[in-house]
Amino acid sequence: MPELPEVETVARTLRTGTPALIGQTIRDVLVLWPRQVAHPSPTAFAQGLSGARIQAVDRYGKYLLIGLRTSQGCQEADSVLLVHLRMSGRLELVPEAQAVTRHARLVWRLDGGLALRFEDARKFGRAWWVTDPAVVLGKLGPDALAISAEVFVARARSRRGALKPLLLDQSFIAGIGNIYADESLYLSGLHPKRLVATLNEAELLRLHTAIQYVLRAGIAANGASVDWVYPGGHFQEHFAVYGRAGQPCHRCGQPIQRILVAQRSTFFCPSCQPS
DNA sequence: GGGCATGTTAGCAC
DNA sequence: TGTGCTAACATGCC
Repeated sequence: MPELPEVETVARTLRTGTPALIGQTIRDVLVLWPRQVAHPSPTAFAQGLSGARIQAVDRYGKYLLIGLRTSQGCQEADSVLLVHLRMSGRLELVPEAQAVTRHARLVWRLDGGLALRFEDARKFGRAWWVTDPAVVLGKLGPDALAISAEVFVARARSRRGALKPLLLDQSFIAGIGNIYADESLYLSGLHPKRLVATLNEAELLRLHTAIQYVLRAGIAANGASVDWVYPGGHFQEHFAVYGRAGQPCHRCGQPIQRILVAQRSTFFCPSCQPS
């Protein structure tokens, strides 16, 4: 579930929550699901991160970036821990004694009694330890919350196909998933199957504005909790279309429809979002 | 027990 | 080359 607003909420909690993650030093790393989760390899991951000091917590698209500094003698080196939560990942700072749970996949034990835990029931989540984040983030488009209207319009102009798959394409813009794509399209009055090439500049600008609005509203609500996976947010109380098939549109009263677009559940109002 | 799920990617067809 | 379809990843929930 985690899309940009949920990941931003996690980043914000880790960055400014109590107790603080920034300033902590990683003592060692437990890789509890060695098969796929830790890159470049479980061994390199655990060795490279041990002894590192946490300097910063950031987000790009749906990725969390934890900035690190490693000291070896008088030499200092910067590196980055990247985490993608995929479908069911959770990243939390917990007391070390409670760190290893049934679905814990990675545990960074910190000096001073705390641990950073990556839990992931579905095992789709991934983490990377890299010197250059571009190794992982290189194919992504601009962050959906940072992209300007001008750049958004220019990038859309060079693309074909339907609107919704474009919004979900992380190489076009990074951070939007199924929920915020549907909410953005509703707010801009655009049909999810509308061909990008048929949009005029005013429509593209409206879509850009809607994306910014919906993502910021999601962040203000601490994200959306649509099932057991991501707790704490309440943006689901403000959904206009997502998950509301058969219920009346708040604007016109017509029932919200569910269709498949690019094999994904897609909710829209046939009256407010005409094809 | 079958069908569904929020994300990403490889492989393949057009 | 770009677009999009399918399957795969692995599990839990209803």
